[in-house]
Amino acid sequence: MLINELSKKTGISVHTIRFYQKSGLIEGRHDNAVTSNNYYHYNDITIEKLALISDAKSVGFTIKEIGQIIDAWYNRKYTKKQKLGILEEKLATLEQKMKEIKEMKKQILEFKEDVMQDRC
Amino acid sequence: MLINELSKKTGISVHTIRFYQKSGLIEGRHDNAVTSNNYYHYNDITIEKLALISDAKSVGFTIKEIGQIIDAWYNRKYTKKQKLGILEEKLATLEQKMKEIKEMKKQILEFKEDVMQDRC
DNA sequence: TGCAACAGTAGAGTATACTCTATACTACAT
DNA sequence: ATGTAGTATAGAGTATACTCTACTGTTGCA
Repeated sequence: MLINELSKKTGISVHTIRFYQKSGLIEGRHDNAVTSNNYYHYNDITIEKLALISDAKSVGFTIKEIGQIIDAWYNRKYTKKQKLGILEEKLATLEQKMKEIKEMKKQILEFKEDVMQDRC
Repeated sequence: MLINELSKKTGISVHTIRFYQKSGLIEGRHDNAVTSNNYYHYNDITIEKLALISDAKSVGFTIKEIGQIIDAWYNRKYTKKQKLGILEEKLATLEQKMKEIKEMKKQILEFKEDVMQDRC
């Protein structure tokens, strides 16, 4: 599929998809059979990757970190051990984030209590 | 206390503290008894606020959102009902983030499983 | 064949959150 | 008195992650 279809299927703008491609998160392929244009073609893996990017972004991972996650799964540039290391590291980050969110929640609940009791 | 002491007590740079002040998150007070300078003085509440800012930042709240949280607790510019509304909204955001992190965790665990089983 | 819709690249612009520089004044120990 | 360290303000610079503009070329349908 071409970029417009990919955009429609993922809900991510053409501009942003091109930005992700330039950032190395996804890649398109030129069809060797076609010489009249240099259009990129994308497959379903790209859709999966874009979904992952959206999710990872919303939990606070940067483009760089998301690139690592993608490479640890879809790519051959790491050894098995390295891949597991990267994924473990990301899991630890998530655990940390989870802890922080729980603490923040507690804090806001306290604020709420204070407001309800007219203590501020 | 002056800004340098505040910086040392919170671990936040003088520059960043000034940036937060300019952004309306914290405020210092000029000592009316002193006319020879225009140094700002800070109290322990400011330390509390800076700790809150650090925590809120790390869970992904923006400066604007943090400003709302601080105003909903320390300020008089909202009614009780408005304050509770803001805090409820932030709690909902946190719940959402929590859910997303759990999903991301699940996803990465699956990736890990794939790597371990040599499925990629 | 004409033309609207789509594709590509390069590079400028925007928003957020700092971070640093320049400049000038103040405080305090020696 | 003087030098070093601290303080204030204004504004420039940086990094991240888009977002948009300009321009050029391609496709496909009437």
